[in-house]
Amino acid sequence: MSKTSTIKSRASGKATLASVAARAGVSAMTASRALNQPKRVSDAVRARVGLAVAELGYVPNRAARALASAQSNVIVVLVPSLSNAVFTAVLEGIEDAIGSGNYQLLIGNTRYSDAEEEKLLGIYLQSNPDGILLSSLSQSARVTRMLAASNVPLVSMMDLGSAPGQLSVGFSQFDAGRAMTRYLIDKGHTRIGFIGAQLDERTLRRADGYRKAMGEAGLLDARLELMVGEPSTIALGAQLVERMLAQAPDCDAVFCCNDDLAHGAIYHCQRRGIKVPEQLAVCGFNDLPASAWMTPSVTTIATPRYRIGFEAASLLLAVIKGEAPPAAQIDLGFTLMARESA
Amino acid sequence: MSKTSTIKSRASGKATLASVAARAGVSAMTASRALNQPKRVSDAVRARVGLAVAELGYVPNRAARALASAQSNVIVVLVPSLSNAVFTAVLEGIEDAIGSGNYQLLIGNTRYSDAEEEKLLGIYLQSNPDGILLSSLSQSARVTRMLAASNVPLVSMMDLGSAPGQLSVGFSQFDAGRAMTRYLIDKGHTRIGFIGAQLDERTLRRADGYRKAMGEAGLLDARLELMVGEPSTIALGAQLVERMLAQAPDCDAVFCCNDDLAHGAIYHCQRRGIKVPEQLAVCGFNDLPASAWMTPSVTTIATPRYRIGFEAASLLLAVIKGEAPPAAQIDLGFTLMARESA
DNA sequence: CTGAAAGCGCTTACAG
DNA sequence: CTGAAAGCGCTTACAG
Repeated sequence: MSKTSTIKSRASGKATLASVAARAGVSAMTASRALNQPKRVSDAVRARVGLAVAELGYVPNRAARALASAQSNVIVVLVPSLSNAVFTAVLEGIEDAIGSGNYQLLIGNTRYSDAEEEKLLGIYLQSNPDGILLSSLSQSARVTRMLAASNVPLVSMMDLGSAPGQLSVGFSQFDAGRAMTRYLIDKGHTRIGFIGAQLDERTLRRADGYRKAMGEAGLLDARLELMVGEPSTIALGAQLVERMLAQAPDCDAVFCCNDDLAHGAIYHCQRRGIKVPEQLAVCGFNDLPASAWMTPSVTTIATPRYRIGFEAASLLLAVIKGEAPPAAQIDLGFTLMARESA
Repeated sequence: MSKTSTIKSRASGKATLASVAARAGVSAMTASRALNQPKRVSDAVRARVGLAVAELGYVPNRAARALASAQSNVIVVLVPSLSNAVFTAVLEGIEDAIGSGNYQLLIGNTRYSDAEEEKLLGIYLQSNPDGILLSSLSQSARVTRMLAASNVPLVSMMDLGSAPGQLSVGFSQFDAGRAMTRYLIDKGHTRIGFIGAQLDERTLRRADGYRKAMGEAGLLDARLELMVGEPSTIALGAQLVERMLAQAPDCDAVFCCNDDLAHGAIYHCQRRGIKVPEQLAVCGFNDLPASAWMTPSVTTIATPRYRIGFEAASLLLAVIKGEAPPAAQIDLGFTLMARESA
């Protein structure tokens, strides 16, 4: 009754399941059941335990639960950026899919860095996650090894995998890059430049798609490619369109690997007096909100980022529950938004 | 030697500290020391334990550590939005301040909802966080109660608190709202509208600053205010400037409570043939990247969001370590960026 | 529907 | 510099 803490107690002083059980006049394990499997307990017990919880202000200790049950209820999400609206939309989709569950999301911002990804994964794996959501198909050898050793269910987002067992939700970055390039070719452009930044996996595949389409049309020319490792920003887009025009003065269209770059390119053209699309067609990728509103409005590829997050998390949840996934690859497609800029 | 699991073992099968210790030929607590306080252990032991860790692929179990040490190494961050670039910058500042520590960030997106904030906090408190970072000064009564009961160190971000013990890092939203309004008044505008959306704490304080300045100049007029609860978007900005012009046709300047709204307002004016700033001056708040690049470039308030996150996390870390905070309120200020649109 | 006992994998406080 | 024992707060597997 009197929970007198004797000398040198390591107890936290907070209410515990044991104290709740004592107050409700049941055993700890019945109290546990009342909270976690309420239907397996009599109405009276459920009520008394509920009352004790409220009176004591009991907050379950997740660490203890995780340790005893070997289940963390943690899901790890690794994204390469938070300043990119694409990935915050993915995160919102994930949050909505996880929804009302008692899951805890561990969100890691790798900043397009392998070292950072390794560091974050190393820390997060200590929590014994139930599942992992990754924003890429491949990663550093160390990360691959850590992932394999952990044996935690994994779903890749954004692009589509090819390995048989690899679960992925997204769309073909390659096909999208090719589709946009074909669109420009069909519009009569022949000197189509490609501007790529960051040079992450997705950008490289879009570039591959661009090359494929250019090659098929017999228009391929290495001088039309401008690839830099810096992060995409509006300022960089402005800078790169200038460089593109310098290295290929006859360039009549520019395919930017994302909308930030395209916006910067268009703003720059406006200031420079270059008419878009008359003198230079410009298109982007991702369909950020501003693309529909700018003057000229921006031709781009709309990507199902929210749905990618939602479906990837749903798939992961299913796998965690031991259900068979409906398919290893879920292709959510993309939509070419033909607007004024190209 | 042979770790034969007998019938019905609940062990995870993964390497444990005990197995590492056995392999290194030391006790578990010495192995623990070798990992957590390497200097308190002989070189030979440190090397043997390190080797055993590598050979066994040992990953520490965070739940067990948290339970035994009553220290979670978890820091909770609650932001109202992830699609708002302001808060993702705050998060990056926090991440950088937490830096190399073994901390785990629990990022909660409350979506400007009290109910969501309660739900997330309820889940996160189960992890016994070492500290909490909040993006507001006040919250629902339930959240306030949960926070108080938890007794976890807390730092508020974005605005400045007034309560003596309340730790906060940010700038005065009120002063910033007033400063921008005065700027417009000094430019000769007399019919200055205020467009506010979301109506969160910060927007309301900026509106208070606007009213203060308008009142001081004898220009206050309720018909110049347009406040809606919807989330801020470019589309909403376009819509609201139209409504503002309908309800106050003589309006000669519009102060939008953030840049998204201002961008939408400007895009809309361009399409409608309303000259900015000649016919209508438009200004925003936050200085998003596009504001410097658009035509016209956008007059706005630059806010130290990255630094807010960085300093708030640094302050929290200091408090967690038991250090006395240098000051309860850290004012990081703001900068009015006078550009072309107003 | 309910409970006594053991155990999850670590760290603490003490001792030497 | 190193270790034997106890304990953190839960849940599991079994029994009734």
